[in-house]
Amino acid sequence: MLRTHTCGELNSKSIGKQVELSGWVSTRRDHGKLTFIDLRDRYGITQCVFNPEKHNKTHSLAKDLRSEFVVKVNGKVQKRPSGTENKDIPTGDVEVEVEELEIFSPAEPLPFELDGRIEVNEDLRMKHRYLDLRTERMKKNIEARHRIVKVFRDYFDKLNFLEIETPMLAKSTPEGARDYLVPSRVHAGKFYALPQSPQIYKQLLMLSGLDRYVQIVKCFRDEDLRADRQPEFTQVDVEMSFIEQDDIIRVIEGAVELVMKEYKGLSVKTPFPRMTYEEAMDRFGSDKPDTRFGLELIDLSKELSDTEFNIFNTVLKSGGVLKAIVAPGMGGHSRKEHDKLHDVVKVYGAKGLSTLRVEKTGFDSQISKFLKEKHFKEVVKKTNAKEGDLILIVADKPGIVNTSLGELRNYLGRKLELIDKSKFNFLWVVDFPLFEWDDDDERWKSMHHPFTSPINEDVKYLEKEPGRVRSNAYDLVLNGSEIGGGSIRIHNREMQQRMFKALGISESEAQEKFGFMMDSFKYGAPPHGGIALGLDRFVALLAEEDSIREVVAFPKNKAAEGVMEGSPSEVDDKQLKELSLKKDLKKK
RNA sequence: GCCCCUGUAGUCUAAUGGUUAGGAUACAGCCCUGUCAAGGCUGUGAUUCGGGUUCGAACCCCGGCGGGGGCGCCA
Repeated sequence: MLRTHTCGELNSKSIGKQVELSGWVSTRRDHGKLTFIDLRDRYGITQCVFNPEKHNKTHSLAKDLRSEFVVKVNGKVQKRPSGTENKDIPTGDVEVEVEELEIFSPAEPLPFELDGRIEVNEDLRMKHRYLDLRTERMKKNIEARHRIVKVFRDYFDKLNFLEIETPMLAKSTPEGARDYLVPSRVHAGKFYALPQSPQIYKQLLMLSGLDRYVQIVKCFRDEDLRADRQPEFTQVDVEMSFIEQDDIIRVIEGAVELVMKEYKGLSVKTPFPRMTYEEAMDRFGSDKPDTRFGLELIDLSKELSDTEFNIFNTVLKSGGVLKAIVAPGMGGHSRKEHDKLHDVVKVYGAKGLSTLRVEKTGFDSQISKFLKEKHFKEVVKKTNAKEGDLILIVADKPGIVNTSLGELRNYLGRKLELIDKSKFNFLWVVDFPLFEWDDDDERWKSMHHPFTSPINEDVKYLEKEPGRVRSNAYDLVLNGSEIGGGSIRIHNREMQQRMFKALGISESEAQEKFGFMMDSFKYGAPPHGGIALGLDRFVALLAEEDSIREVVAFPKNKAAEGVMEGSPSEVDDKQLKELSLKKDLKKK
């Protein structure tokens, strides 16, 4: 061993010991005679002192030390002179008086500083991620991730779950996200797909009777990135047999409760509140509402059904709705700030935003000339708005109204500082619709995935009114972020066939793509269901980071590049030839 | 595919049409025996690229390149 102790473990009990420490030179304080270095490793920092009167040769060697040199020191642990202790670090009562110094590796000046005092450009951090990971912030995040994963693993192990690996080289599926493809060398012209999730495999494990499955697993989706979306990400993937929705929910609540306790030291109340999808959309305009603050959406379709404002009337006639949120005290804000609110809703497809300042006897608004006194009274009554508030109305198709106002609500929650950042509000959103209409393809698509079971009492609408069918699907939401989603699956061949039919997947295509799964149902299929938690998002939220890149050791940038190693990269023609591939870089 | 923000020494940041482009930190040199973001003194070092407007551009406009946030997309 090149050390007897780590840099985090010496304390007053170690005084007098001869020790050897290895690590990075975090800082150097040269007083001309006495020289101090803070030696750092994963475990902490220990002050080492070089005294020229006792060890002159070693002291002059220490003159050459610079930040981030990797060294080994050998010396005696001594008590620091009284009054010079450092209470900020656990090793602060002692120091090592260095007798021998070995430099393993010098270091050039770093491209950026590691002390965390200033926020460094992310691109530069990514180019030198190995340096970035030396910072306290990243070390904490990486450790957080490990600890959280370990809590999950231990928890599921105790409950008899088996962790089972499923293939990374899988089969491309037609529905859902774009697949990352891997060309087959042996089968020219054929491709594996990296799994978007182990969905089918874990269901087949249930068919096999393995009963309780968990896997901490990488998944891949070739779609554009966001602060909370990486092309490869990690799921805590769970599947269980002979269970109902409540059972999955209870198991996951237990796991989450434990993570919160072990990692954050917080007791969260279980069971978590539940809300139907319909209620969430209605009240919050979102299927992942942030319940840490109010500002709920209020339907004014009735109250404003007889104004002289043509836009409202046209919208209402064509099946649209009028909804509002009340921004407390924002009536007094500037025109510029009101314009900003327009910009927020525009992004989500709303054509306009009506802003009504509430005054004593009426509205001050660009549309007040279309409103009568009774409108003022009824709107104020319904919304509970006070003088000085700002009522914000979007009139449009229900989907656009909900999304744009829902996002405006989130914007205002932040802007008006209505969010208690110390809160961790978990919420189950249940009874998701089974399908959603796809305007481009002009057909119904699975909201969750095509193996999700419909709620029994809605099965009768499956063929005639697919939009009305609710499903046994549920999402776990934390502070307005979706951190998991799951469902009770179909375990019956006939129902699965009806589902594919409703999705417009032909029998032959279903057979070609999912035949092995359909066949499996012939041989005894248990009722089963599961869930997948987005580990990266969950860890990021708990670590209080805005981007999941901060909790991934080597993430991709916005353009899906690994900027450090330079991926993706060209490959040579020989590799392509072996794979029977040919480049065609013509843009369509 | 689209929208928005952004680019000043190694790093972070100031300068809103006229500055010797300022500061912090890092780096280099000198001084210093109790510091711990050590301190003091001195020094090196910058406007992403191309074009335009202007007497004059870091600053305004157009385009390229780089980075970020978002819409679409993400069952």
